[in-house]
Amino acid sequence: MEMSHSLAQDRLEVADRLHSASIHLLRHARRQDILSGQGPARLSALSVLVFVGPMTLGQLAAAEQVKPPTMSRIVAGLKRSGLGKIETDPEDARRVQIRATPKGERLLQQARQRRIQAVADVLGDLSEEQMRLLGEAAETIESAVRRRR
Amino acid sequence: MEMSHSLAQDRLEVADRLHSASIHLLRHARRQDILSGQGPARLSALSVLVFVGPMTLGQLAAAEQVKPPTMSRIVAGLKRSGLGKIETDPEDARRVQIRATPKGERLLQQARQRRIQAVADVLGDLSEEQMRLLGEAAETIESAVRRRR
DNA sequence: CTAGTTAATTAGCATTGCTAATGAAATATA
DNA sequence: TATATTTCATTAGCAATGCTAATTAACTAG
Repeated sequence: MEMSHSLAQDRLEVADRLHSASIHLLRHARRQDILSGQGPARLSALSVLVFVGPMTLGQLAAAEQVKPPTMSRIVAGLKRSGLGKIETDPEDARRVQIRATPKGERLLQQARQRRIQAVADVLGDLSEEQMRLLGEAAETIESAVRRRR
Repeated sequence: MEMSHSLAQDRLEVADRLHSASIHLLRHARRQDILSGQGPARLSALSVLVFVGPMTLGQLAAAEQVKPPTMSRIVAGLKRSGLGKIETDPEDARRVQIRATPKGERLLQQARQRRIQAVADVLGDLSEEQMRLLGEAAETIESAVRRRR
């Protein structure tokens, strides 16, 4: 019997390794973003707009976990770059609806493909079996995160 | 036979899911960092100093993938907070050796534990079998990243 | 010894985070 | 209805973090 490790300890060890692996993996992905000419906050907000759809500034701020004044400026930047569009809500004139422009969609998809290709490159020489393992792991992580949201 | 997916396509799909899962996982971890009272760049630089050891400003900048002027300011911040110490290199007076102070080590270890605990919390209700899977996945990712560095 | 190279810093810009204060619109209440 | 409160977004101002260009200091080569 293994007595030197408690179950809780094992969980912390796995959490530690997964935390570290995620950081190192994303470091490669993030490097590609320079090519888009946009900062990380704008790309991330644009990603929400593209994959979730148009929403108010407050909703976008909540989705990105930043305060409204911060998102107000990020959105202003997206508009300045022609990547986002601001429309007033006819239901409630206080609200503003933010949406990605076609240009914004194109830019985001390109940035996204560069990121994913970078991750794929890192995983380049792994076996089929290892790729299956990683695919399952990704699913497991996503479902765990969804439960905690 | 499955004809609609090439192997390369499968790899991109796994890369995509892993990329997404990593982002969502780290989002939980990152939220804990506010409690340390330090910004992300300082915490990350401090982490290198603690886990790799003292090094010159240029080496630290390279490790963190930022330019020297940026690291110069981050180190100034660490010093101001009493988390880092700057010593001149007796071999070469142009160089400065940066090291974490005991206070810096303590702060980093606390921040790190909070992060890892947050990840562990997300993984809280996974089975033993799933945890084993994630542990293996983390190892696989780390070894792949190491080969590309 | 002078010229070139290297290491770090300073100066100045843009982005991105915050809080506090303000403005504008909707909602609740007297 | 009129006023008070609440809600949504923006503005102003601060700090941190990224960059490039220019500077300073120190080492190295010729």
